[in-house]
Amino acid sequence: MSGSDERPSGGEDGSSGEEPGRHGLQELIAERRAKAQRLRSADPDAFPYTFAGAEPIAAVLDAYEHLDTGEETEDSHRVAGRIAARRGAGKAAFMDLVDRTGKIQLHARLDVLGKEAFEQLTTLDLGDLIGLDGAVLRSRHGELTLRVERFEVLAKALRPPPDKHHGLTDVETRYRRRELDLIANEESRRVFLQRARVISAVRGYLDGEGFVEVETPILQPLYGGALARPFTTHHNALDRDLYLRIATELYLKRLIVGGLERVYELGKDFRNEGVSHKHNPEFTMVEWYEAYADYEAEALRLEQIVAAAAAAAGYEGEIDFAAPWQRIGFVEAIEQATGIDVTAHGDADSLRGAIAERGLEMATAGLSWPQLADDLLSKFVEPGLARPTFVLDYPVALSPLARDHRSKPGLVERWEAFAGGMEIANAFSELIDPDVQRERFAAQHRLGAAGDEESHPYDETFVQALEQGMPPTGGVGLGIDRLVMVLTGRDSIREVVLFPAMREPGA
RNA sequence: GCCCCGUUAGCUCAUCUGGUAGAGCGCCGGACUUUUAAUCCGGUGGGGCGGGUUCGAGUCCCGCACGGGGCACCA
Repeated sequence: MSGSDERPSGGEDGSSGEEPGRHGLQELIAERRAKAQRLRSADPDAFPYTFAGAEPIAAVLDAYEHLDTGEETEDSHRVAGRIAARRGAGKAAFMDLVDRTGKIQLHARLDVLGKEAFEQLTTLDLGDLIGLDGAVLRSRHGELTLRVERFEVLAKALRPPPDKHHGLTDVETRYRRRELDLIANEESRRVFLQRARVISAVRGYLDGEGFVEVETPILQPLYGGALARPFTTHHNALDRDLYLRIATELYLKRLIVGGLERVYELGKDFRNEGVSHKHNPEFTMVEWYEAYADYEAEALRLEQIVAAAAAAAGYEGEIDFAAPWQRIGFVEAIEQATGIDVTAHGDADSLRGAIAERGLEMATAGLSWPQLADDLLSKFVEPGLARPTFVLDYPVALSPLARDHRSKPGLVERWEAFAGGMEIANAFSELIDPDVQRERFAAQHRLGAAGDEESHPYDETFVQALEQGMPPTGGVGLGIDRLVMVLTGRDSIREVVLFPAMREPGA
């Protein structure tokens, strides 16, 4: 990786004309660069390549929690991090040092360090990175502190950090320059640590249940597994268009046909659609498939996996994830929320009439019966589903990859899981009959020919795989970003994606 | 794509009806050997971009860019 000692890294701050020695920011940078040069002049070995043996600050804090106010030790500990604050000067100063685990106070004393080192340490800028050895004490004001015995400047911050007290609140800057957000806002650091723990917990659960983690193509000749518009790209040597996957479903099912029996893939999917507080064009999904299981078995798995993720994230919010979650039928959920029994209005015109009759705020023009029913669910049911809920048994027209319901004609064995007013997962008893699958694809193909850009393309390779014989299978797709949103209490996906998609910066 | 709101110093925020744009932090200089949003004195630095109205625009008008919220779209 790049050394952090030398140049400003050009960066993407929008400004191209960096006139040296001008005003404001440029002046600050020039001052800091001059300081870096002074450090280099004073010490040819300044800015070393390594700083070995540093302990996490949190470990030092924990180990000396018992120390009494005013008590001093001769125990030397080595830490490294970024200077976040400085108080006092004269012949002694205090500084705050931050690493990824926490913050510790440093005490710099002229009589300990000597004139040259003391001046060097106390004239460093906020944002500079240092490593040091220091003796542990608890100050008269009760704060655990390291009395600096020796230190090395590891890197110079040429640009000033955000406000030490108010942090960085401008959301645009927080998203575009996430490194500044992470430097300034501990809360933001915490969210991404929680995200990492959620992902570990999901993998841990599936690994523990005997699932095999696999990697299937991101560049796909034909996209499938969801109803969405893809990103298209082109491979030069093969001279063919390829699509970034919108889902992993079809490849994973081929692995079930291949006999792997329990597989999962956790990774990015890409959908070329609008961005919103719950949609980023690339997002993280885990899909798992399990032979000899149906959608009810997978509902139990989701309850367990989310419980594991919530525990790993240290979830302390108001949602109770304890099993069993609420379960309600698709038809019943709509009827409860709107008073409309969609099965009693079996065609689009009739359903449209019922919607108009109740004065529901919803666009209905040109929509088919299943589209109307789905819109009723997403507009009037989903926002109210704060507690974890399975909505079961969807119309077949919305679900070309799900198996017909064993007892409810016209419906398929499918559930969607909701929490915090948001869909987080989707599952089927998978359709395994190649002839039915072929018909479903043909129906989708007709929709596509009629102009529906999100219809499912016909995938003959997939159907032929089914013709080899696929066991009864349950499959689930769980949206990691949305799960993290729920577990961290964030209301925007941009708060849980490190570098969310944005427009080009303005002038 | 549509509607509403926002954009002032490196960061966080002020700025009555149009009349020379202020503060804190940071940074620079000075004082201070237990401070913690350290304190005290002095200094530094600014109206997103492009037009218009006006004697005069951060402020009023138009356009553009980016962001936020909502709608549309979207699992």
